[in-house]
Amino acid sequence: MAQRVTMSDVAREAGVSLMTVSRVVNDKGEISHETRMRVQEVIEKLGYRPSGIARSLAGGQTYTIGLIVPDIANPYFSGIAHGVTSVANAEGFGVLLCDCEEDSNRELAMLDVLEEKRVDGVIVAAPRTNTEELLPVLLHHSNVVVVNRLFDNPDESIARGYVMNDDRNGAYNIIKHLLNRGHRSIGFLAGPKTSYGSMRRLRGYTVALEEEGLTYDPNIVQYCAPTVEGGRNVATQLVKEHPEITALFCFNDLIAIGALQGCYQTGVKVPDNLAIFGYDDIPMASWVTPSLSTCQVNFEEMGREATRLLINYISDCPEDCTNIVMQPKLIIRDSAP
Amino acid sequence: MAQRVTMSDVAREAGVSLMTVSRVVNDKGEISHETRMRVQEVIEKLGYRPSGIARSLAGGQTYTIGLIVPDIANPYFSGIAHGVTSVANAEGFGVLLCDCEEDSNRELAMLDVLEEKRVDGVIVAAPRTNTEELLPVLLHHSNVVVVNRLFDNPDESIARGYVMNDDRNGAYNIIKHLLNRGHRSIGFLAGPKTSYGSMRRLRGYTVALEEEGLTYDPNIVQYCAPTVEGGRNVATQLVKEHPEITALFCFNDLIAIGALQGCYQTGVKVPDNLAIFGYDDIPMASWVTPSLSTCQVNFEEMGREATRLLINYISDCPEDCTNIVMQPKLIIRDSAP
DNA sequence: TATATTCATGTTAGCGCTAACGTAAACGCT
DNA sequence: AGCGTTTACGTTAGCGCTAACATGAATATA
Repeated sequence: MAQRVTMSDVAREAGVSLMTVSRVVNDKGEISHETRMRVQEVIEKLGYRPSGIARSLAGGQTYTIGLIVPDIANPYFSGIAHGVTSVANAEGFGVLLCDCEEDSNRELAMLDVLEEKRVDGVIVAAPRTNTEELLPVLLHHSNVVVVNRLFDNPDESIARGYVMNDDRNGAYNIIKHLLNRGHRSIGFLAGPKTSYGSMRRLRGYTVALEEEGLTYDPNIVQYCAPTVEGGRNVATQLVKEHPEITALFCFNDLIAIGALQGCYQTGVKVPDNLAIFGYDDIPMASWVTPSLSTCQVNFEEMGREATRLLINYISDCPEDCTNIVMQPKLIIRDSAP
Repeated sequence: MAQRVTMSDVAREAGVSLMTVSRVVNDKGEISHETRMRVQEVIEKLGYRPSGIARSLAGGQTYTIGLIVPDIANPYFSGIAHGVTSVANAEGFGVLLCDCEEDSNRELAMLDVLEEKRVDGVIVAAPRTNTEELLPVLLHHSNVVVVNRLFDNPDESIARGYVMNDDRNGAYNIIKHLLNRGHRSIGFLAGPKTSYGSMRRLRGYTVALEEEGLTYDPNIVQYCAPTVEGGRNVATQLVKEHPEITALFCFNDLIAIGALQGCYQTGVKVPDNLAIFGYDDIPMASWVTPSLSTCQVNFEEMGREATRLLINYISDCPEDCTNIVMQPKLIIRDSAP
């Protein structure tokens, strides 16, 4: 890789002008077959690789999008990232990955970095930052798609598009299913209290109960860390304090798996004594014993949809903001038949 | 974001030259306190953001590294990615994520894309492509660090650095542990036959057996898909055909979990009838019942080490190629006490 | 035959920044 | 005073590419 070969090197060697080489490289404009061949030969011979940097500076587009996630090691976000890269690469875009390590300050900092890098657009997955701080920074970018986060003030055109999972409906369907199976006291391990997803699930939970004529009992709704440990601790306690509970709806599969463990340790039989429902359908859900009933969220597809939306905005610049709401799917396994 | 503010806009507004603004922005060279203040004020006022693109073109560095992984949704690689972004961002570098979807052609294509984007360096995690095809493309990049893959021909300076997990030693320690516990017939579910990691584990397996004076029996070594399903199917069959086996060493935790399931279904008691060892220590390993004995590979740390190495190369350009070998740690849980 | 129209190329002027060198004023030293 | 030295800037020439317009030859049209 001695010295970089530039377009002028190729032009000189092929005895044509710079623009002719540019036209061959970009397959643009009219060029005689002969010239094209000759230029292509020289390109091969010299091992010329166009500079995306120079191209971006001259053309005003970087063909790069930014992806901001709270934690790439978290399977939810690596699923989204998988979908994002898949569509982006297919459309000729690169993906700059920003892992914020669950730190709201880094979300803002990364948005800044992406602006300096002049990405063509940004996908923000489940941003933790509050609206007031996030809004002004987000406005620096003209193409933004937000995944799994809605803002308090929907009037403001914060982003060009939103991709959401219909958590409310997912929760609603789970509770409906449990009610149909005769359960009358359904506990809810609600995950982090500040989570928007938790609020949406709670809504579905209460609506389903109300439709059945049951009153919502806040005592059997417990917030907890969205982890196996969180689920194990809180589940055991909740079930002990409220023996009337016959079913448990968990904020996510990890909590549900923790609950499963807690039941195993305390001798509560699942699903006979207690039915357990998770949420998300992570791969593990089908591997635990008993296998976990849950609600399938297609993270990869969310990433794909978000990217399609974003690239649409980048290319066509339509004015209207789009909302994509994805319906989760009930997966009935052994833990809550 | 009406129209982008450029450095000249700032210069004009502040009544100084372009270079003075540049010096303020980069905090370089000598500038009077007064001028710096004035320029900074104008920058604030106009909302000027330097263009990384122009900077890269003029400066010859992009402050971006490429990360190539076979599948970002795979927890091994999202762990590595987490480590990579963590160090890279801290050092002021962006990370261009390339997910090859386990396709060797895409590995080559992505390497090409990264060259066009003029990244300062590339981290290649467990490339699937064979040496002959990979080598020439890799040579286009002057700064390459390879994670978890060694090449047949170590003479060639394929990469600047390597970060490896000592799978051989990990396997060796596992087998030693099982031998010490009195096991004399230890099956090996070896994962994909083409995997370099599998070969390394096999080496450790055979060496440990030989040291104990036992002969290596190829009949109890079975290759299989590195998945739960793969483990379940092959484990059940192997144990049925070879009742003398009292312990099973699995290529990775997923296979081990599959084996665990197979045993549960066929009534084989773990660890009483059969001890099972996994590899990697994915989070799930501690959540299954019985919890899985395994070998801890610190993927995040591997990503961090690789990035430190790469950024060293980018900044200081030392001549010598470095090998970092990371020692895995035996984790004894219930499946093989 | 004169003129419009295509086709295949060349020319020019940047994109927004930095490296490298140039310069004028202020300062210090003998 | 005369000299070098420092300080604080300014100027120039690109980095490698593309958009936009210019040009000249070949072909089609009137």
